[in-house]
Amino acid sequence: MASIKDVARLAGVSVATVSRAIAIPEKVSEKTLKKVNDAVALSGYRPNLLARNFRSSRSFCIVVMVPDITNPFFAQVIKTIEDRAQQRGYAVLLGDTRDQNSREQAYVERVETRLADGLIQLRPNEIHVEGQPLPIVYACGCANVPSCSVTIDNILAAQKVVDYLVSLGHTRIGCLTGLRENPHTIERLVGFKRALENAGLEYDEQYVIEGDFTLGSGQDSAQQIMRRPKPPTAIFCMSDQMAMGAIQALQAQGIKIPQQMSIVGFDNIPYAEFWHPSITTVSQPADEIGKRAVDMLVAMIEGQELTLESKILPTQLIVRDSSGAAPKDIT
Amino acid sequence: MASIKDVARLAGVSVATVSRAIAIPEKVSEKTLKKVNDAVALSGYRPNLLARNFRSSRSFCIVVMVPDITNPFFAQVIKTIEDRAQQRGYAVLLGDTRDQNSREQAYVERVETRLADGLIQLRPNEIHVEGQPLPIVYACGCANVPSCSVTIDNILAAQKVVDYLVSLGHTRIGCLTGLRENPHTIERLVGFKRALENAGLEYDEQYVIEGDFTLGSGQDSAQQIMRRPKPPTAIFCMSDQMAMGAIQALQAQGIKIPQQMSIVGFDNIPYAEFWHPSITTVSQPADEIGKRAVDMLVAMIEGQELTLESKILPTQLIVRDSSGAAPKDIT
DNA sequence: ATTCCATATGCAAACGATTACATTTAAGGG
DNA sequence: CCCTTAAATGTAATCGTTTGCATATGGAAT
Repeated sequence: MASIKDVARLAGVSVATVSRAIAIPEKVSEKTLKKVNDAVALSGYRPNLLARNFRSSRSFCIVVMVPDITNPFFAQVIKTIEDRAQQRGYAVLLGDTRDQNSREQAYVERVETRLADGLIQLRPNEIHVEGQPLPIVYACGCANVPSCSVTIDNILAAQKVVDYLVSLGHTRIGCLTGLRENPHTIERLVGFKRALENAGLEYDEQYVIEGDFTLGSGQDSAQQIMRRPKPPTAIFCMSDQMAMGAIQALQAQGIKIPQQMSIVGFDNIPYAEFWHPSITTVSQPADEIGKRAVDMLVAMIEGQELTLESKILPTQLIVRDSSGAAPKDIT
Repeated sequence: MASIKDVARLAGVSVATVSRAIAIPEKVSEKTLKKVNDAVALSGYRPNLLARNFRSSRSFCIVVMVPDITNPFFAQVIKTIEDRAQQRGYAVLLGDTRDQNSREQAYVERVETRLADGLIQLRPNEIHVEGQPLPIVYACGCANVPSCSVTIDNILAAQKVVDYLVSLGHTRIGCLTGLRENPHTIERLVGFKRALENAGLEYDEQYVIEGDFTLGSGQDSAQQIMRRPKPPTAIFCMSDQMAMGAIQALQAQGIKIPQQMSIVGFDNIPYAEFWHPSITTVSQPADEIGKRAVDMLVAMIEGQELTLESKILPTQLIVRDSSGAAPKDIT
């Protein structure tokens, strides 16, 4: 492996000159530049960026922690993050933490030990760091994190979509949630309750089923909710994947959607539009979230000071074919 | 930022002792160990792994290049890779290259410049490296790459699924491909042709439409193929996403699937099972591919020699509801 | 030809860890 | 209590860059 020393020897100049010839060629005479370039070509020299990063104490690498990369919503956010980070000169270290704190810890340590310059947390949970505070941006998180964040108003978004169900005449509305302690679950449940309250409807725990945002849990929970003495006429699913699962499971039981049951999702993943029927949902601005998260993080890393900027982006209700008026024959 | 020197000073020992107290505590007296541990705790010392990696010339980082992380198949492979790499002590740098050589180049350079120890290529294309050969494993690629690889037999897999369509009585079979020059497209097209040949059917270019593996291109291509004077009665789609798009577009035109048209996909992504109708497809062993790719790469990195092992994993035809007997009323 | 200044180059320290080798300390046996 | 030996610790080199400072070079002005 040729190092800068080899190039220097080959070119008959000092290592400092080689370093400059590469970094600031205009500061080096034409003659030397040529000698150096020839030596580089001859030796197949590639700078050891491990050494450069070590010297500059910067890794030009950011960690992105995500609970599940196979969730299309997160995949989209990460795609945007990768693109933006690349533009800004950073590489992306992928941390699929599977909602496990121990896995998160390992990635946080990469920042503490300088292997990464900062971190974007896509999981809504707060990160516990002892010692020096780190450059962290919470994206797709919740409203009250004590750090830089870019997110949506989960309460409002949930309320909006449930308001919509109410406006269609539904009075028994079910809810498929994520894990009970998940901040998204908690906030969206607040919005759910608020919408019911505004409509003068009673909140009934039997219509709230805990899932984990996956398609499979949507199927299970939908089946479970149908076993209630008086099943709901509409279901608010806290992710599109759960909505997809719910639709699939209910259709398998011969239930017509939206005639007998309205289903709404959350996220607006690409498949929601093409599912059968297409899924009414709340759209999250994945690209905008990703882009802003990177910009915020880079600003913190390069500005040397941790800011507390917190940006809340708008969501949009997208009405499609999985929701409709409440059936008349049921009280 | 406390360094090992600060700890040494605080503990009243040399830096070497601190280093040893941390790396090989049993080689250090109990008394010193305590002093060092106290000093570490007091100073909030975290080792600078940039320095360690620099010294050892290892980054414990591997690059994974993928054409599109939002493709559920690739997302699954990457999830497995991340998990396995983590177990083996490596972090994963995500390179979403969007099928662009220039983006790939940037990631290959990270390996050349020691910022990563090796690379897993998920895009089927070959990587051009000048100079020193690098530790590279081709996964999800094609049969004839000149390096370590773990893949499936695309020709055989395509042939198998088209054989199956033939066995259902279909005689006019369409094909939605990826980009024409994509190696997957090329190999699967060979399998497609071979199946037709075996069945004594003629290969007709008008039934082969170029797409790009995405859902959207599946919609477009399906509509296009229906404008042919004599549309096919079955379509082989080279990805499940295209199959999903094709099904959606054809249903929108009122075409019944599988009664009037059989659709088969490729990959067996999670959604294929729950689409409406569920999609007949060829399953690729995503987890096995990911795991083996990491193991091969780590073996190369740590074994210091580039091997040429090439593993071909079996695929499986999965028959679901999107395919059926050829309609009788059409010749 | 001499002086002056800008430009180009070289020297050597620094970054923070690891580790071969040298040295000190402690323990055990006579 | 001394000698031997093993264990513990310290010293200093090393990894490949970058960069402040010193020095050398060359061209223009006098």
